[in-house]
Amino acid sequence: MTLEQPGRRSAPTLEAVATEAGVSRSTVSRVVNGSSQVRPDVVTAVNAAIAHLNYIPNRAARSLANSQTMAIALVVPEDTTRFFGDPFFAQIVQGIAQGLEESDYVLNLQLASASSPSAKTIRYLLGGNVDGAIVVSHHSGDDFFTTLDATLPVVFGGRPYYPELHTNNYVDVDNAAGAAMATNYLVGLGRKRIATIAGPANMQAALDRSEGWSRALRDAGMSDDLRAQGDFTVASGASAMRELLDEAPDIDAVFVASDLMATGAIAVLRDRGLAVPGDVAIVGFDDSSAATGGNIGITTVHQPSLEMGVEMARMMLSLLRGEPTERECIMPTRMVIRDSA
Amino acid sequence: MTLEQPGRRSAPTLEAVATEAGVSRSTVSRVVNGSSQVRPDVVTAVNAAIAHLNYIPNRAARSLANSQTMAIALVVPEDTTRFFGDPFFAQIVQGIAQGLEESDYVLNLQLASASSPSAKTIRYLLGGNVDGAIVVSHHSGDDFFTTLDATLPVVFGGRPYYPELHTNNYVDVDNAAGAAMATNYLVGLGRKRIATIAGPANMQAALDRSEGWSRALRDAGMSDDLRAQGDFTVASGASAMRELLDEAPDIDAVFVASDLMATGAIAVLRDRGLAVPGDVAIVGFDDSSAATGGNIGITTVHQPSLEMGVEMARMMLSLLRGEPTERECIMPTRMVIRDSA
DNA sequence: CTGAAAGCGCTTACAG
DNA sequence: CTGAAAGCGCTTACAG
Repeated sequence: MTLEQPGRRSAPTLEAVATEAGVSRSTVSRVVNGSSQVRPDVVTAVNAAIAHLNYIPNRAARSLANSQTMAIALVVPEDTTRFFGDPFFAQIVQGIAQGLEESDYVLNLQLASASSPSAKTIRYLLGGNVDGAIVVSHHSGDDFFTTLDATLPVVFGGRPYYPELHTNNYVDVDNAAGAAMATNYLVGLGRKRIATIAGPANMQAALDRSEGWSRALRDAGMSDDLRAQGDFTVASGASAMRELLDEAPDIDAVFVASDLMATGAIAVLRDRGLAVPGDVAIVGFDDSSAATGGNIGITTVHQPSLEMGVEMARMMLSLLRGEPTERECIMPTRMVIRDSA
Repeated sequence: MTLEQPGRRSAPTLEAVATEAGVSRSTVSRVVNGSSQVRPDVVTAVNAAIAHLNYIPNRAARSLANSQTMAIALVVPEDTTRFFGDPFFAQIVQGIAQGLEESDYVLNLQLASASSPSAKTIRYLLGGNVDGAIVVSHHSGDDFFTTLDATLPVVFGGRPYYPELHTNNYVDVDNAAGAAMATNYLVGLGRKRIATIAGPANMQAALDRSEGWSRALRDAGMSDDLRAQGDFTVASGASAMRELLDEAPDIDAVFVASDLMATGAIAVLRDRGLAVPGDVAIVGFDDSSAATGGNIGITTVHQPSLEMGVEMARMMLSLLRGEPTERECIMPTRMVIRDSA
């Protein structure tokens, strides 16, 4: 039974462990950090003391001594509602957390109300408070990340917009190829008037998907004139669908750049009495839970979102270890055929 | 022009500021921490030096010296997909971030894959790595939070389940009253067979809403036998609606315990050719973006989710300052009438 | 393989 | 109102 101070008991320190194990603090430190230079029986003794005292290293002291924070920023330069509203991001974030689970790193959430990080976030990131930053959902028109990238290891979810980045670490899928695959599928179904509902023009993935759709159509000798734009929300998918229908009532297929927008589009179609896929076939993108949550399963382009998150974490971890890493990780997509096309 | 070391320039320290301002480190520290015990002209000089050198205090050193981490954990003991999928939580989190914006605290994200925190999270929280924890979406069946609550200031989003908590800080709405209000509204509309789609039985808010529905019905001399259960997801709302319809085809109204579930229920209704609100009136709960995203605006019980998040942050901040705070903050709900009832 | 000692960048009594 | 000095709990050359 150990004597305790009255009131708040203070956590055991390295010193306490050293005393208990009968070694120096240096040695305990080595054991804690997994050095191979310690005699096995000493390791055992130290570990026993650690377990006995329930010792947990003090992060602040550690950080101060070796100037590593063991924290990674999760930067979300995006309207929170949109970010949280999209199941695709849910998967990405879950993957990141999962990929970091085995490490000692923790995630610092840096939310923005708009598409640019707040002053507080900037100060925080540049102030040496994290060892790296993972940026999800970035947009053009914000050059802060070029600065950040010169200061810290940064990993982007999705190919970043900025050509002037020093490094350029990201994980993504081949969005253009995925979109082309979806469009070709529609062409193969015999559809003649294939529209697209694109994502916002300040996001690279949206641009690439639009480009893939367009290319596939031209390759098939078809016109790529039917294009409406959304912003990856359900509501924007709905209004884009309305636009499209008003403009060209003979539409018989739509490649929609995200499943979430596809659910909005499908609702409008049903509302107007058009059958899916009978009258209008729909192919989405993501294969998120939005594709299976509704009344009709959405045929879509699958991206391995959870794995992408895991990969982002892994990439960050190897940057942090100073290991040589390929900067770009392009993961595979595939068609998932359900009911909507 | 300052001389710089070759290679990575190291951040300026207190020492550097002190030298530049011609005072001691103690004085600079006092200025940085806003002490009123410093002569105004000295304050000015120090601030000038700080600005000039672009000094940012080192968090680790600060933490080590005063054993405050300036970090707050955001604990999400919930399946990530469900958490991220619900716009209600988006608002809560945004509110929390907003409430913390002006403070020096940062948010550490602690995600769980299940409804209990991971070993890493537990170790982290108990290891003195944060000054407090904000727990959103907690469930019964996990007694970790009773332990945590004895160690750290904890604020819950929603009244917690555990009677054995030492403190009991939370912000919530009166869920039972809100549900009763919704049900009464339906009664007032002349509806005769009013069902409910409840939330999961391990969440207090779900229980309270179910109770409110039940009470209102009994008060009106009506039967409260039509009850199906979901888990706050769209899909579960849909299948609960199907159950209800199969069980009692004469249903003419449903109080659904969340807007997200209501969208699922409405989709099923339309699918079966039933008009909303003509055949079946629907009232949801939350007034999240799910209530307005679909084809039909959902009549719902509004809870001030953003403000609730802000309030959670504020409560945490005053706990951290050691200020006397009321433990419970019950915010108002109100009916928002749209199209579905 | 191990320990003594310096140092990381702050804060905070304490003395003046 | 201000400064010298000790201390927060680690890590890491350095010497042995």
